[in-house]
Amino acid sequence: MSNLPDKSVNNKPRRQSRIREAHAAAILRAAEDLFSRNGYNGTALEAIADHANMSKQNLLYYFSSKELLYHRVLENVLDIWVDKMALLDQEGEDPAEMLRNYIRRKVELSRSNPNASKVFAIEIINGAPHLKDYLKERLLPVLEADVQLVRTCIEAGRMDPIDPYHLFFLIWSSTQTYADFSSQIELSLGKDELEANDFQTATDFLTHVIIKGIGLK
Amino acid sequence: MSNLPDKSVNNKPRRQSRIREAHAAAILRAAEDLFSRNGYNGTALEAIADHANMSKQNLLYYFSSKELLYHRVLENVLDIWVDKMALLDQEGEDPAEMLRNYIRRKVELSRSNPNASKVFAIEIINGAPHLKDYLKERLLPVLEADVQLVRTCIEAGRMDPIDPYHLFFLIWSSTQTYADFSSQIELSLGKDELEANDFQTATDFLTHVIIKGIGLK
DNA sequence: GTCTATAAGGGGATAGAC
DNA sequence: GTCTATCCCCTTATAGAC
Repeated sequence: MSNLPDKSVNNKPRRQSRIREAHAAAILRAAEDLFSRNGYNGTALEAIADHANMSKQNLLYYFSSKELLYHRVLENVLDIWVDKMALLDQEGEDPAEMLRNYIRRKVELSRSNPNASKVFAIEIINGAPHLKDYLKERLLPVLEADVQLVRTCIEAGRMDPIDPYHLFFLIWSSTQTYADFSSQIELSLGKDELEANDFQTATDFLTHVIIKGIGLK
Repeated sequence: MSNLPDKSVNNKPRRQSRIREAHAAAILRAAEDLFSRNGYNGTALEAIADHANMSKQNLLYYFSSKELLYHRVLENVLDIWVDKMALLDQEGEDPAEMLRNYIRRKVELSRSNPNASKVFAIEIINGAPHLKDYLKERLLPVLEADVQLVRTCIEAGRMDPIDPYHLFFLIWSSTQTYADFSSQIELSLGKDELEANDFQTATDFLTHVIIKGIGLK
């Protein structure tokens, strides 16, 4: 195993796969960016290729079809998403602190990955045709666990007897809006672009209203 | 003026304009429906025409281009929207009651016009290229008035000193999610379709959390 | 891995008969 | 107002040379 690198003097296989990885990653980034701005049908492969500094034909060498490329983009997005969706990460911690962290992580995700959020949003709005099964497998288990945790808090009298599912719908929508609806928010605030400051205000506002609103003690 | 109807014995002009109105309305409904499911570029004129029971060529007789048709759909949507966005409708009323009504109206709109909400959402996510100017003219004045009203409440010590803009971002996103993200919500609740019951739960939950969360007295 | 060339189909829009 | 026919561009995808 240790002698394998020596076998190919010019390191061809390794260098090639490095090129492949780099180009594939560049294509995925470009695709996410353009799909988020113009949707699936509104984005031509040639535009993605241009954005990734290569020819359309070369792009098709890396991803054999547009559908496949879109699938890969969606999977990337959802993987990032679900990882941040578990409340339970830190067992034994204060419920209020858990929710605060959850909200903070979600707003942070809207700031760092707005394009991913938008691709995801458009897919959901259109009825999640490519994503429904994957959502069932990946999202539902995490959601059920989180809902159960909230129920435990309610039964212990630590928060108001609200509907746990709707609590998560509220958190998802109110945090993701800073990515998905940024153009409307920018317009409303009279800014060309949202700044770190705005995301901090959003986080503070949402944690205040939600924690207080559900009567979390 | 009163003798004009008698001039045309067979009422041709009147009947023709009735057909025109009916067909135009059918096209607009079909277009809203299909744009909400597949976006602008994902929707073929032929599909809209089929949905409205006419040929593509005939559709183009009523709306001379796809762009124009899309504009009309967007205008319809926004007009419905902005009308419901004014908090101030009932001057002198209790602020808590005003906000409750506002939230109730917005959830009701998500229930009655989900397709309109989705068309609007996709347009905003894509940066509102067709809608920015119209939003500035129609939305901003209403928002500014609403924000001012909230500020007055805060200065009177009737609610917590929260950021008024973010309060509206919260209400917009959390109510519209029941239209825009309905596929995800249905999946989460294990239902094929949201029922009146679910919208009532949503309204009750949101009014509880938001009114309590901003410390409205 | 990257290029040129091209097949194959979809979709917006127009022309003109009825 | 509605129909048939047609134009033409755009886009996905493949074939094959280098």
